[in-house]
Amino acid sequence: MGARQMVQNGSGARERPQDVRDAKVVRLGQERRSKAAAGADAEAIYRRILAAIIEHRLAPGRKLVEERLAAVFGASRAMIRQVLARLSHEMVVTLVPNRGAFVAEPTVEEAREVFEARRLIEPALARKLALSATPAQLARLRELVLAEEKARAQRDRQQVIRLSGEFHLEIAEMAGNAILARQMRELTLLTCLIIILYDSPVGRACPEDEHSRLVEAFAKRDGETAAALMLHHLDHVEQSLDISLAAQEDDDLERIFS
Amino acid sequence: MGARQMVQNGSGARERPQDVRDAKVVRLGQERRSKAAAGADAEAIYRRILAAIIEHRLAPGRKLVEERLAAVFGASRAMIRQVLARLSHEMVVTLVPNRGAFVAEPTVEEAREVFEARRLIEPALARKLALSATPAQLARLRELVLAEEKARAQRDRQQVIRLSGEFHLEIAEMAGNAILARQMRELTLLTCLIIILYDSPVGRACPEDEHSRLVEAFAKRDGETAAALMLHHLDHVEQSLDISLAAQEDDDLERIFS
DNA sequence: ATAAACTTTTTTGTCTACAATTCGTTGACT
DNA sequence: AGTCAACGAATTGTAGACAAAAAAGTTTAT
Repeated sequence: MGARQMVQNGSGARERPQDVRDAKVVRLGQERRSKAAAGADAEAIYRRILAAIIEHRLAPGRKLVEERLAAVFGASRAMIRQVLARLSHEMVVTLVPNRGAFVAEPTVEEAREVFEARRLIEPALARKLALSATPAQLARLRELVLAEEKARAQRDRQQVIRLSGEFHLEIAEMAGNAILARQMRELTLLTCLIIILYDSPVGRACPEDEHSRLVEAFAKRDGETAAALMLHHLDHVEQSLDISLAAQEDDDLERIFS
Repeated sequence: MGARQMVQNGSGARERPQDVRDAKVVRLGQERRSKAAAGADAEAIYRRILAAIIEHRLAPGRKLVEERLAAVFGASRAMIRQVLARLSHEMVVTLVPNRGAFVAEPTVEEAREVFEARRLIEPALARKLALSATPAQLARLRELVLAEEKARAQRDRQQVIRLSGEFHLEIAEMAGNAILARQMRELTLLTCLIIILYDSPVGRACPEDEHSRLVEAFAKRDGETAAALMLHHLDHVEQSLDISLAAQEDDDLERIFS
């Protein structure tokens, strides 16, 4: 792993004449944004845009104008461009030549494919984690489940979606395969968009206590049960969406008149 | 990825007055410069660098100096930068801040992870394709197998590796799940690098006629056999590598002195 | 009044110049 | 002689300027 994990950030505090004020902020990177428009490095901007998409403050289809974003974040357009390119590689943003960047709108077909992929991968990860989960990891998962239940109790749908995604992603990362975790990250991000787009009834996403039952299976070292629960859970989530009969929206126009 | 294929569709249904006039202007931008070195657009440069890596003309660990590449391709550094960013997202190139871009050197750990991922995904794809393969698809696969056998007969190891990767990727694309195909693309590219790095005996990669037996299973619509063959095949390939006991090279330094 | 042609404005794409960083080398000091 | 610091060459990182394209708005002719 040597070189790979240093890819991010680096480039500590650099001071440009007019930016002396936020030079200190840069170092922290993580979640720091004291001023309205302070975070000047790519990683921070990336995270903030991604968070806005996941939390549905930027709706699917929304156009992302480079200069506007640059102004908001106090960054150059070049940097925004870099971030948008990364988001588009992760399929969270769609880049259309000469037109710009848009928050992705996964089609129903893509939605099916995402769930098919997850059904292949996640039960296996659950089985694996069940055999290796440490108490600390279990605690972390329980914490996430708790936060999710709390958000659900408060009818905070966006937080439920976000936390649910985080739960699945955390499992993937704990399972000890960085490559698969990376792919699961893409899939959970896409799933967030899919749920936003296609989940009509309120708060049905990732229903009831399936997450906590999964954690119990981990605690009991019961790999098979964990895998089975995960599979069922994914089916459940997929079936709770309006995909089966769903409207295709825009694309239909072309299919209808042919 | 998504960018290319959406150039047309999107809002194509709506008619804009100027469309006809602009359409021909757009075309000009494409092939402005047709000199010898003229890739000139990002896609072409991307493909050429990727091909060079897959065919081992650029060895793992090789540094990719931006200005040098810009000169070679008659492009600007900015464009090279764009391409390198894309390659790094695909994990074929490692980007180290302030140091530059290097052809990726997957670790043994990553190699194991890649094969674990493939074992989850590819048997399922094989099973699926067996039930849906058209004659044309089978013909295409046989063609690839033939080309590979020919390359093997000529002891052209690089072509064998490349064609073998293409075979697996073609299966993934035929299986009809674009998301999984995309992920398999990454995994096969990484596998190419892994084989280059860790395959000591000559031409052992993707051994014998396993590919052609797989195609036969497809032809017989025998999903279970196809899945089983694929799984066996992957194990076979992995075990033919020097991974099990392999030297860890550079990374060891950090682990050894800790 | 409508629709095409022209103009203006907004937005994206690309290039070039400059600032910052790294790494190798030289030179001074102990 | 050996160590360390400072310089210098090579390379990457970033911003800002300019050109090309799309979108919006305006005029003109039928």
